[in-house]
Amino acid sequence: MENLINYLLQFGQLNQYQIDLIKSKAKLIELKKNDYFSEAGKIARQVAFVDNGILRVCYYNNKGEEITRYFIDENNFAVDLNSFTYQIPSAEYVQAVTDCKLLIFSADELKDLSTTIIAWNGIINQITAKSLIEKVNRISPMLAEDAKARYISFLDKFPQLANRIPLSLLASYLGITQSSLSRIRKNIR
Amino acid sequence: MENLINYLLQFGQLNQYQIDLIKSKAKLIELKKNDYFSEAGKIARQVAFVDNGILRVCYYNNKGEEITRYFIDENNFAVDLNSFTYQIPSAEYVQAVTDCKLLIFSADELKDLSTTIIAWNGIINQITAKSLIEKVNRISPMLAEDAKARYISFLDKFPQLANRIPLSLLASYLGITQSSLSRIRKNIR
DNA sequence: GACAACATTTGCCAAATGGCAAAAACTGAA
DNA sequence: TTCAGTTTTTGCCATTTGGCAAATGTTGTC
Repeated sequence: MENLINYLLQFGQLNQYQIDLIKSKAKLIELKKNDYFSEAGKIARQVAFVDNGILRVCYYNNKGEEITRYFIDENNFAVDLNSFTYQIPSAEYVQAVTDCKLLIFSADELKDLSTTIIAWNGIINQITAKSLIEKVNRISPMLAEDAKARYISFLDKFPQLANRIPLSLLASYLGITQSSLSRIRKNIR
Repeated sequence: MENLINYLLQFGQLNQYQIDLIKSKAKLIELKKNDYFSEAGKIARQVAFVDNGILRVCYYNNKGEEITRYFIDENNFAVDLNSFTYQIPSAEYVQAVTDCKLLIFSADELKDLSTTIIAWNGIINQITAKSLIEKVNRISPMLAEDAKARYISFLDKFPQLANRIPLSLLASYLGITQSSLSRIRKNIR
C-alpha cells in the first residue's frame, strides 16, 4: 500500500484519515503472466494501481495483428479510460506481461473517494494530465524516427523494461516485426 | 462564445450565472497564419479554445527536423499542458496553420473558475480524459501502419482538414517526407 | 538429461521509404 | 500579365523494412 500512498501524495496533500479511507477501498489482486486485467468487448469496471509487475495495453487491428499500445510498470495506474469513463465496451485488452500485484478500485469506490476527499478530483486531474503528457511525448516522436532510433529511445527511457518484456511484444510496441527488431539488435551490438 | 459554452455543456451542467462568469473571463484574440500562440522556451500562461481555424503543435527533434505532433481544429482546447501545468519552459510551439480566432484564459482565471464553479474540476477532468483517449487512440495505431495507411486513416478521420493543411505539415505529422507523401497521393488517385 | 513448447535469429527477396536535386505547378503582389 | 517566392511533384538510387520459412536457442517439466 505504501507505494500507492506515496504516489498519490506527489499530487496533493492527504491527512491520515483520508489515507486510511483510501487504503480501506483498495483491494489487492494478483495476476499471473498472460492473465487479463480487462478484456475487449467488456466494460472496464475497475482501475488498477500497479504495485508490482508489468502490464500492457493491446488490441487487434483490422489486419488481425496484435498491437501493443503501451506498457505500464510499477507505480502507475492502469485503466482502459475510454471504457471506464463512458462505461462502454472496451476496444482493447489489459494483460499481464509478468506476474503482477495490483491494487484495484471500482468506479463506486472512486466516486466515494471523490465526494469524501476534497482534494481527490484535483489529484486525479493531475494524474490524468501527467499521463496524457507522457503518452503523447513518448509515442508521437516515434513516428518521425526509424525503427532503430525507436528501439534506442526505448532502451534509453526504459532500460529496466527491455529485459523483462518478450521480443515479440516490444516489436509490436515499436511498430515493427519481430524479425526486424532482432536484426536491429544484432546491428547495435 | 456560443461554441465554447456548448462545448462545456457536453461535460457538465452550468447555470446562467456560471455561464456568464465563464464568458466574462474569456478573451478573444486573433492569430494570422504562422503566428505563434505559444513558443518553445517560454512558459505557457494561457489556454485557448479554438473558435475558428487550425492550430498545430510542433517541435524540433535532435536532428533539427520540425515535427508536427498534432493539429487542433475548431471546438477544441489548445494548451501546452506540460508547460502550463508545471509552469516550466515549453518544449514545443503552438502555431496557427490558418488564420484563427481563439478564446483565451489565463491560469489565474481558470483557478477562479475552479473555485467558484463546483462542477468545474469535474468538467476539466473529463475534457482532459477525452483528450488523452483521443490522442492515444489516434497516434498509437499509426506506428503499426505503413505511410499509405496512415494517410488514408487521416483522410478518413479528418476529411475537412487535409485540404486546409500544407503538404509539408501533414507529412511531418504522418512521420514521412514530403516527397513520400506526394508519391502516396499520386498512387491513390 | 530428454523433450516439448516457446522465443529468437537468420536467409532470401520484394516492397516501401529516404535523401537529394531538379522540374513543374501554384500563389500573391506589383 | 509578369515575376518571384513558395509548394508540390518527379527521377534516381541507396537503405530500411516486411513477409515467409527454416534454423537455432531457451525454458521448464518430467
